[in-house]
Amino acid sequence: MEIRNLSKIIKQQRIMIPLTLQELSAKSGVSPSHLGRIERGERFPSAYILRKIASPLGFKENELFILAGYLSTQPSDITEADAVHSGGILDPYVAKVLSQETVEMQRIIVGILPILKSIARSMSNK
Amino acid sequence: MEIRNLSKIIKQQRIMIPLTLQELSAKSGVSPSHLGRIERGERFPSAYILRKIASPLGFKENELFILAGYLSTQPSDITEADAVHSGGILDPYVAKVLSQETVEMQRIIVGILPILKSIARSMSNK
DNA sequence: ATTATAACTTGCCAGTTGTCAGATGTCAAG
DNA sequence: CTTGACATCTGACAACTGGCAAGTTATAAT
Repeated sequence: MEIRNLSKIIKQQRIMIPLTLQELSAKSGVSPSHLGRIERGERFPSAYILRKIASPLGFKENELFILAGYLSTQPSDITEADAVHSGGILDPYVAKVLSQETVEMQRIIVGILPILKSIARSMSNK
Repeated sequence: MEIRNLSKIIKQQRIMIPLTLQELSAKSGVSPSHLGRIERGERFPSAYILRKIASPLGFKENELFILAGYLSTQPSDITEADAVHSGGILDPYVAKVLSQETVEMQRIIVGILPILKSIARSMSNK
């Protein structure tokens, strides 16, 4: 039901600006024929296409993604602060040291946790 | 260059949790074979798929979208926590996992870092 | 009316995605 | 060594996306 709307909203917005399909095509780099099909619901725009047409139509990227059902209505960012609220405390010193590493490295380090726990389990089970 | 990373990050995260392809498949509703191909870079995940696997992997939705290049970098503001750690970001998932451990355990985990680096150095000095 | 031109539509096809079913690899138990 | 059970990979296929080129339908101007 949101999806039917998407095509209408895109068309409405284009007409209102106003732009022709060719003009929108020129600004977005998406072929006019494809844009036309999207507007009349014959094709569903991929994320790639949505990203291209968002700005020329005056949308924020997120808005179109939500309308398309690619993102849920609330971004619901889990920030570090939120994480702390939902669980225990994150030691500031620990946070500082870790934040100086790449995210990849951070994950590797944290990945050691389940390993340690698994070892602990097998030791106590004996 | 971000795109090569995506497959690696997804695999890393799955292994780290840890989950098998089948388990992730069960939680996300994406076929195991497809997940496997995504992880080894043979297929590129659509937005539809990213949305499905984000939560089971502990990612916020837009995080994966950004990594996939479907969204440009955060339009939203920088968190105060990030500002404090002048320099790097602390991955939210990492923060969440760590904050559920005791501070003592957090410090132990971070303490492993210099050890690993020392080992890595001696390996590259070959 | 008749061209001319701009706007949109349709036919077709190459390239991808995601699924199912079956093959392959792996490892512990008998 | 063989069996059974997992986990992962491969082959084949239907469905879909998006572009190009040719077709149709307005809209204007003479």
